Formats: sequence, structure tokens, C-alpha cells
Amino acid sequence: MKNDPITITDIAKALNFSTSTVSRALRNSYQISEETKRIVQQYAKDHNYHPNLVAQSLKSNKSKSIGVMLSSIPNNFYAEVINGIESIAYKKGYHIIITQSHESEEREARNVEHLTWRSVDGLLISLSSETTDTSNLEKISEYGTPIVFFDRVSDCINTHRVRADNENGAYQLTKHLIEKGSRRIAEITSPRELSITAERHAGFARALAENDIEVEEQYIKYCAHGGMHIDEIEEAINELLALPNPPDAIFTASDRITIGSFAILHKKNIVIPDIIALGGFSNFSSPELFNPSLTTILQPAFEMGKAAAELLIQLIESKRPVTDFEDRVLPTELVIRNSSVKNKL
Amino acid sequence: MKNDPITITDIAKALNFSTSTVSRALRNSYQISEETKRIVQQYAKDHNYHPNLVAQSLKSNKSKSIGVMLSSIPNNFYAEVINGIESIAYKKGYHIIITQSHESEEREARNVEHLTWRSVDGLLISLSSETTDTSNLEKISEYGTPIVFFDRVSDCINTHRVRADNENGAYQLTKHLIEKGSRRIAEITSPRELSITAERHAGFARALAENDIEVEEQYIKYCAHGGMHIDEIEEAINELLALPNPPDAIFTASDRITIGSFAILHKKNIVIPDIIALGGFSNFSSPELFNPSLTTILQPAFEMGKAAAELLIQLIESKRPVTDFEDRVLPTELVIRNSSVKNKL
DNA sequence: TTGTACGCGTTATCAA
DNA sequence: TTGATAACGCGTACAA
Repeated sequence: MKNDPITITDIAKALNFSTSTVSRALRNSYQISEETKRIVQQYAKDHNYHPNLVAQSLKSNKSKSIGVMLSSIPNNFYAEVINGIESIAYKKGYHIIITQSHESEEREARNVEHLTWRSVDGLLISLSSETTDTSNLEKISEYGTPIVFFDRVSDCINTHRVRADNENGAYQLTKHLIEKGSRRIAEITSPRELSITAERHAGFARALAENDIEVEEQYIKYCAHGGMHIDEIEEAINELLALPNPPDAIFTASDRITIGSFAILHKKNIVIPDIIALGGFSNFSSPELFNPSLTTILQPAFEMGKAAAELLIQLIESKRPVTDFEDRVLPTELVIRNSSVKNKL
Repeated sequence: MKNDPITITDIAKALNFSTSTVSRALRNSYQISEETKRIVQQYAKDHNYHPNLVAQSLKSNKSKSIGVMLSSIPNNFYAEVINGIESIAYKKGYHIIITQSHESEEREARNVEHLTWRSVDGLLISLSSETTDTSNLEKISEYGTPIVFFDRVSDCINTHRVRADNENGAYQLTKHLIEKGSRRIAEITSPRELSITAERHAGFARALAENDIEVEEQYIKYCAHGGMHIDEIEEAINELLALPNPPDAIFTASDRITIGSFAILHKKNIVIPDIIALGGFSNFSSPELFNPSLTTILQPAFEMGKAAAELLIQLIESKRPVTDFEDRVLPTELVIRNSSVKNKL
């Protein structure tokens, strides 16, 4: 039952060659006669030989695999990003090893270290919402493992970064909400520490400023787990509704928060958009099916994954040290639907 | 910049021990004196030593990683399954390497082989919709790599299988559609070859039979790519609508097909449920937000991932060959909402 | 054109 | 309690 796989040594013995000849013949080396190559390759094929990639890894110190660190897979945005990463990785012969932080800094650190010891050739990272200490990443980077940040980036190390134009996306939506008559606009968002939170808030604030509306702290709600738990969203909304002047619109700053907020408002029978208009970041495939249809800021998730993977593999395969790093910003797309447009009163 | 990581040999040299002593001291072997252990472990800690997992793999022929083969990650159902797999794998110290078939038999075969050569310790597989030839899986299994099937299973090899109670899920929904007044019920489903297609169709047919409704081939539409491309769904629906007696209800047999069909009907301004009632398999998080709210058969996706991973790791770590295999069937849940309930006329 | 010998980092076996 | 040696499978400098 348990047939051990055939090795180069086996072939060498069987054919009365040395292992090096076999090795070279299999790799089609120019130093080997056509005749020998033919024999060896034929034998290998017949006996279903395949190189032991672990041994190759040990020897070459390359594994042809890249580690992906993100917060959560069941998330429209990240799932698409993964798809983009995979499309490039597959083409270039890399495997992807995906780990989730579940928004936990400790888990992120453990996973990243583990990936490193397993000697992935590089790391694609979107930080957890808890992460403040990035010293482990700095160390890993110093030790020579290339890292590319995507989505939730950091400048703790000097490297490529791929992200959406969060500022502009948030700006466009907020501006749109104002134009459609909302004045008291709340923001439900991810933890303060995240790059995307700051960027999206900046766009939000810019739109308000341009329209002479003050940013009021009471209207800004942070979800500690980025909306992973529906409870934190419900709490945020409850607090908003309990205000003396509850908001007449909400800007939701992430996929989970957007769908979650919609669900909570729906559960509470709060009419969207008339009582509260709603719009936010989401990569859900069919926002037009909601009641009312959902206004979204769409991120180029697939493209982001592709770009990040391309840049990483470029780093991995670069002969000389790279010093010139990109901060690639991909455009978002505002799609206006009914959830954000108040009906004439 | 490129500090090579420290190895056991480095420690041995520095401390004037042999590599075997160091190796044993680090693994806390009882044969090593407390004093030596202390010294070695302290040195290792100070110099940030971590075992090279690739070398360990080569030596032990284990990699502490499991390969996951499924059709597509950006899919509510599979994304949740992955999450379930990960929860167990993480707890047991395994990494998961995910590959997608994109419903291509060739790609599935290539990925599975590649995973094997990379010596994953085991494989979790949900077949692609194209797959008919499973000889490669049989070979891999014979060669000693444990495989567990989930979702889209096969009996080509004797092993554990974890799946939802597809027959019953489909039965319940179809019965419900009939009770609510539909008689000409169509089915849009995945390719014939898949286990889930057969199982779900069986439930569908049983409900019809119990109500003396004949199963008409013209009402059964197969999507070659399991609904991955919206076009194939649109085509199916167009064909249904062009029938002399178009259906008054549709049962959709997978996540993508369900959401996709809803979107197509919506686009065509076909009123759900009055003109066509709709319900089907879906693991979308908020089907109650649709207009009308969507009746779904929910699969225990997370649980399925957990179960499959548990069974696989059990196989991997079992000392003696396992001959007694489970066919674990997890219950589905029908959640009735408005899309399936025709309003009184 | 082919072969010999060694090293990648670790662990297991046997000996001291 | 510790050390020398071989082995996992592969690739390569050096030699022939």
C-alpha cells in the first residue's frame, strides 16, 4: 500500500549511472548526452518520478510558496483579494499558504513567525486591527524575507504597498450623501490604528469640511474587531440612535460593517434611506438586490491581490537588492443606488 | 542585512558541544543533563534560534501542512468551510495550503499533484465540476497520502467523506415551494457529474413525486461551471422563460446559482415570488436583506470544514492503518423567507 | 560526458 | 551524559 516514491538515487542504481548524472539528465543539462538523457527521462517517466520539493527547498533555500496574512477569509473583499493573489501565484508556480489573524495581534505574530520558519519565500500582509507592535515584521524583513503590504499597510518597514484609494472613496460617498440632503453623517469604522481607518476618515472629513459641516466625535464609532462580530456593530448603532441628535446618514467603512449595519437597521425597522441613509465600502457581488439597493464603494480587490503578488514575486526573484519601493494606490468606484438617496419628503 | 538564521551547528560550535547534544537539549531530552540543557536553551533563546522546518520535514517526511482543493474561494460556502478547516488546523499546528480548481479538471489534477510533491501530510478535497477521471487521486491515496472528501465527494477511493444532507435540504425546500402553490418547479443546478447535484436532485424529485408532479427534463438546467459565470445562469433562465409553460418557481442548487438567479430575475424585472418563486442553497450572511428576502437552505459550512479537518488529521496521525471510514452527513436548515411564498392572488 | 564528494539542517542509531 | 556518524533527497564544484 505505502509505496515510497522513487528518488534520483533509485534511478541511478537501476540505470547504473551516478546520481549527479541522473540529476543533470532530468534537468536537461547540456553536459549530458542526448542518449543518456533519453534513457533517464524515459525511466523517470515510466516510474512516475517526481522531485522531492522539500529536499529541493532545503538545498536551495527557496520553497516556491508565499505566505498570506489577513484578518478573515469569509469576507467578500479578502476572498477576492486571495483570488487575485492566487491567479498570479499559480501562473508563476508559487503556492499560497493562507493564515488568518482574526484581528488578533498575537495570532498574527505567531502565524507570521511560523510562516517564516517554514521558509516561505515571501509574505503578503494585511495587518490585523489590533496590531501596534511590528517589531517582529521588521526583524523578519531584516533577515531577508521580502514582505509586501496590501490593504492595511504600515510604514514600519520600507517596502511595496498596495492599497485602494480609500481617501477618495470615502470622500466621494460622503460628498454624495451630503448632496442628497444628509447633514448629520455618522461613520462606523474599523479600529483607529489601521491605515485604512485613517485614510477613509480623512476622505470623510474632507467632504464634510468642504460643506462646512463639523466633524463631531459623537458620530464616529470604531468597531474593535472591524465588524467581525455583529454585536459591536449593533452597539455602535444603538449608541448613535441614542444621541440627542441621531444621524440622518451613516457611512460604513468596511465590507462587514456595511452589510452588518444594513442588517441591524433592517432588524430595527429603521427605514433606509428616509430615516437613515446608508452607504459604504463593500465588495458584495449583488448589492442591487438589497431592499433598498445598496450604495457601495467598490474596491478593486482582485486587482489588489494581483498587484501585491506581482510585486512580491518580483522582490523574491530579483537578483539585486531592491531599494525603490512603490506605494500603489488603486482607484475605487462609487456606485450609487437607493440606500443613500433620501426620497423627497 | 541578510542575516542567515542560526542553526544547530552554529550553537554546537559556539558552545563546544556536538550537534546531537544540542539537538537533544533543545528537545528537552531526558538523556541530557539539566546544566547542559540550560546553557543550550539559553543560548538558543538569546540568539533567536528556531528549527528549520524544511530540514525537519525532509528528515521526518512530515510537513505539518494539509492541502485544500476546492473550486473557488470567493464563495460564501467555501469561504466558511475554509474557516472551519483553519480553526482545527491552527489548533493542531497545521498549515493549510489552499488551491482552487476553478472548476477545471486539469487544474485540479495539476494542483493536487503539486501539493503531493510538496509533501503535504494530507488532502482535503471537494471535486471540480468537470472531474470525471479520478485515477490520480487513487494513485496518490495508494502512495500513502490520506485524503478526506468534503462537499463534492466521490467513492473512487475508500475514505472519510463529509457532506451536507443535500437530499433532505432540497426535499424540504421543494416541498415548501409546492405547499405554497407552485407546480411547475424548475431546478438550476451544477453539472450532472457532481455528487451534490445528484443528491440535491434526488430530494427535489422526491418532493415532486410525493405530490404527484412529474419531473420534466425541460425544467432542469445544468450550469457547466456551477454558476461561476453569470452568463451560464442567465442562459439557463432564458431557456426556462422561453418554454411554452415557463416555471412558476425555481429551486437553485448552489450558492452562486442562487444569488446569480436572483440577480438575473431582478434584472429582467420578473417579480419574485409572484411570477417566479425562488429558493435555494446559499450561505450568504444576510439573505433577509434582499428584496424580497431570500428563502435559503443553509449548509453548516463551518462545521463541515471542522469535521473534514478533524477526520483528516486523525488519519494523518493514526499509528495504524485506518480501514473504517465515515460518511458523515450534516443537517441543513431551511429558512423560509419571502422569495418563495407567493402572495395571494 | 560522466562520476565523486560534500553540504543543506535535522534527527536517529550506535558507541563511548 | 555526550559524541561521531549516517541518512533524508537533491544539486553542484571539482575531478576524471
